[in-house]
Amino acid sequence: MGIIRKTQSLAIVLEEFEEGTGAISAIELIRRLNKQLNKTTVYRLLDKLEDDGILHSFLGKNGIKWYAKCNNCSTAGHVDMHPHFQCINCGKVDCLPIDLTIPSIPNREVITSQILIQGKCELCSS
Amino acid sequence: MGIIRKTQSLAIVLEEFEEGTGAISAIELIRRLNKQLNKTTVYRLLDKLEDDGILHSFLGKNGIKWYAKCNNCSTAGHVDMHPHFQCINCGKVDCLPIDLTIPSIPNREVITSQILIQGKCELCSS
DNA sequence: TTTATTAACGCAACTGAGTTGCAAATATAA
DNA sequence: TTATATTTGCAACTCAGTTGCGTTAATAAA
Repeated sequence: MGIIRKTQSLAIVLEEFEEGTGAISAIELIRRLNKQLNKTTVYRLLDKLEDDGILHSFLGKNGIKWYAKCNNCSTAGHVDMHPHFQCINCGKVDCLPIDLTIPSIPNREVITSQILIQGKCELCSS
Repeated sequence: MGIIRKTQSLAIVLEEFEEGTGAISAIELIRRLNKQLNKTTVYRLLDKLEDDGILHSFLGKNGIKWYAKCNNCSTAGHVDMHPHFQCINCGKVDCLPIDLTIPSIPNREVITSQILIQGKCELCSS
């Protein structure tokens, strides 16, 4: 079940994803909006936006959940199987527009994959 | 700081990793050994064994921590940058003896990567 | 072998991300 | 404008993992 009503809370959350290409962790979003929205509301909206193919989620370092805008997803399924890059210095996370093909594996049926690359981003490596 | 003393607890934990090639999640290990060891002890031993290059850890579905035996690691660093496979049906996790090379990424310094492939294992796909 | 030292252990209490139940608020339909 | 049902806020909860501290036990010293 995805988004049904266009609420004020929805607009506030969506606005955070409007600008920039980076991902935002759920806790960071909750911290940013803590004056305006309850954390439960934020978690629920993120869930729904993922259901609707507007955002996709993945796990960063320490199993923290991150969200970013989708490019070609639908409610039928997330096709954004791209890798994510997390800077070990500043913690920033980005989606990498790279197609990293997973080879077929003997005796196993590959369905999806999560690739988290860690290193230093442009600002932190110079 | 790694293992210094050869304790009874250490032997119990190591025994669990002796047979089989699969990985074990920290919580599963704690559940298995709950009559013999305290969960804090298990977590601390796993930490130390990872420091010593005997085990390596990674995050599975839901950000749960898994551990498996290392092949060529040392205290200097974990070289086991292989992908891991988790069965979405039975939950079992294995290390894949595959070298999945991460391409270099413009403007970023790649240090490490975590690849979790999800699908159906041999038993669950038939 | 006995004693001293200190790493390792068990316990309880804590942390922090994420979840749930329910009453109140509010977006949409009638 | 009223009815309805979704959405929200709150508080309390769950669960993996951590921390502090007093006790136990492995190793070193005597």
